[in-house]
Order: sequence, then C-alpha cells, then structure tokens
Amino acid sequence: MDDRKEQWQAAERLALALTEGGLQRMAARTLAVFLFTDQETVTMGEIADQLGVSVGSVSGALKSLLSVGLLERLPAPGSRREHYRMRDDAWATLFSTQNTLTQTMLHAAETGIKTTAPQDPAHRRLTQMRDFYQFMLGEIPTLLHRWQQQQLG
Amino acid sequence: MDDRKEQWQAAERLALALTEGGLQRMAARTLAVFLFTDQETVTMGEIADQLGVSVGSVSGALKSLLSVGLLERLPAPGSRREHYRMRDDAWATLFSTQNTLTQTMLHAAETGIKTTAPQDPAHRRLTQMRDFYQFMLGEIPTLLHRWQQQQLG
DNA sequence: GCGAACTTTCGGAAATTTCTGAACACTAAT
DNA sequence: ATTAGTGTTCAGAAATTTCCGAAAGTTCGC
Repeated sequence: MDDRKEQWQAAERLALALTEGGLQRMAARTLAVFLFTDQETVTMGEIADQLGVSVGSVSGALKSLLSVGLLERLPAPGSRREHYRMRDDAWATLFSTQNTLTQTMLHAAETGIKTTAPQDPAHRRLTQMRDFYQFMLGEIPTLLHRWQQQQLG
Repeated sequence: MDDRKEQWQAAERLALALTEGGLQRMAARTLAVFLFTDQETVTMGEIADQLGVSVGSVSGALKSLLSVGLLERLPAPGSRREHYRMRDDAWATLFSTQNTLTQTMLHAAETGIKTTAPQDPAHRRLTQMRDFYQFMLGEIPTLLHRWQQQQLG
C-alpha cells in the first residue's frame, strides 16, 4: 500500500479536526506536518514545501503556534535555518487554552448576574451558567494533573 | 444606573465568548438573548427585534441551536408563534460537543499510527497524541456525572 | 378551502478571514 | 563590506463565512 499518500490524507484530516478545535487553518495544517514528519525537527521551508504554500503563510502559522506553546524553536548550531519541533506537553497545552475560555464565560455570567434582580428568570439562568463554569474551572487542573501522573507511570 | 443597557452589553460580550467557543456568530447572539431575557420563553420575532436582525437570520440560528440540543421548542397552546427556551442541561450539552471533537482527534491519531513504522518518530508522536485523547475521552463523562451529582445536592 | 400570521429557504451582497507575493530585514560566511 | 540564504511583514487578492430580504411554504382559525 502507499503509506505516503495515506499519511498525507490522515494529516489533512487531522488538520481539519484541529481547525474545528479552534486553531486557524494554516496553523492546523502546520501542526499536522509536525506530527507526521519522520524527522525529529523541521524547518520553515520544509513545511512550505510539504504543504505547497508560501513561506509567508508558514511564518504566520509558526508565530501563532509558538505563542501558544505548542512548538519550540531549537538551537540551530551551524545552520542558518531555524529548526522547530512539537513540545512534549503540546496536547495538554492545547487543552488548557480552554481554561481561559472558561474563565471568560464565567466572568460574563457574573457580570450578567449583577444586572438582574434575584427573582428574575434571567438571574436563575445566569446563576446556573456561572455554577457550571465554576465547577469546570475547578476540575480542569485536576484532570491535567491526573494525566501527568499517568504519564510518569 | 441603566441596567437595561448594561445587560445588553453583557449579553453581547457573552455572545462573543460563545463565538470563540465554537458557535456561529448569530447562534451565539441568539443564545445570549435566551440567557438575558426576563421572560420564560421567547419567540423568533422577539429575538429578531431584540438583536435588530432579520427573522431569516434568526431562523437559521434557532435551527442550529435546536439541532445541538441547547434549546427546545415548547408546545404553543393558543398561539401561532413558536415558543423556545434554553434547556436545563444546555451547558453540559455545550461542553459535551467536545466529546465528538475528541473522538475525531483520537481517530485521526489512530489512523496515522497505522501508517507509520514503530521506530519512526512520527509513530511516537502520534502515540502520545492518541494516549492523551483516550485519557480525555474517558474522563469527560466522569466529569459530567460529577456535575450532575452536585446539581442534585 | 381561504386568508392571515408566522416560519423556512435560498440567491446574492457584504463583511470577514485567509493566503499570497514581493519588499524589506536579519544573519552568517567570505 | 558584500553577498547569499533565510525570516518577517504587509497590502491586496481570493476564498469563505455571514447576513439580509424576498419568495415560497406551513399552520391555524374562520
């Protein structure tokens, strides 16, 4: 079978899923290259070749992936090209970005609660919302901690 | 103070957060109306008025919100208008949609693993990815169950 | 059945996002 | 200092998403 072709398809499918998860399209495709490459590290030019896009697009994608901590830039001894690779805790990091979203939701609920009278139906609904996100905000760190424990064992 | 205006602002901010969480823009704004209204139920026309948009836009938004189970259509005795309201488990439902995303990621990882040799770096990376999402897939139902338990108490 | 009230659908316009290509900036070796 | 290789930025093009408005569809009461 043609493993290369299958890999390419699997990588593009993965990129689509990552996009639904909130990453921008080019960032998602770039991350997929990192996952499926058989090299330990890759350079910007290699990514652009692999995806068939301009280096400008890749530059922007790398910038955003670095800023959220999914990738790291490696010391590049004796080479003019920058080398990048996925960080070990990339998946946990990706998941953690939901934390900030949860906080935003929580804050929005609390703001709304302040503007409503206790007997108002909106007050009840917003309180339910606040309680849920407060619960989640407390649980997510526990979850990640449990994952890290399992990783060690 | 002008609570009405504050509420409107809080509602629009909430809608923005919901958008980042994956909802489409109009669906997010519509859901915000449901949260902040002082009525138990609302109709399509009321939503369109409140948001200052066309009923056509609201129709599409309601359709998507109904399909993912965030809203429910109520029996409308003696009225020609359809009445809608948020479902009690709306937040848990919204959170659960991540489950399907997690499954997609898991499946993508497994597909990739099949096309790589065990000693390949890609094999190691994809295995890490699979393990993480497998862990999450197992934990999320537990989390929601714990939330429901806490709701009862 | 017929008309009125309401809802859904859909083509196209508007707005937004995404990508490119080229100019500019930086680095390293000569 | 110059040059070649590489990285970044940004204005505009292309693609996609989002929204409106009008026409068609549905349901209810008469």
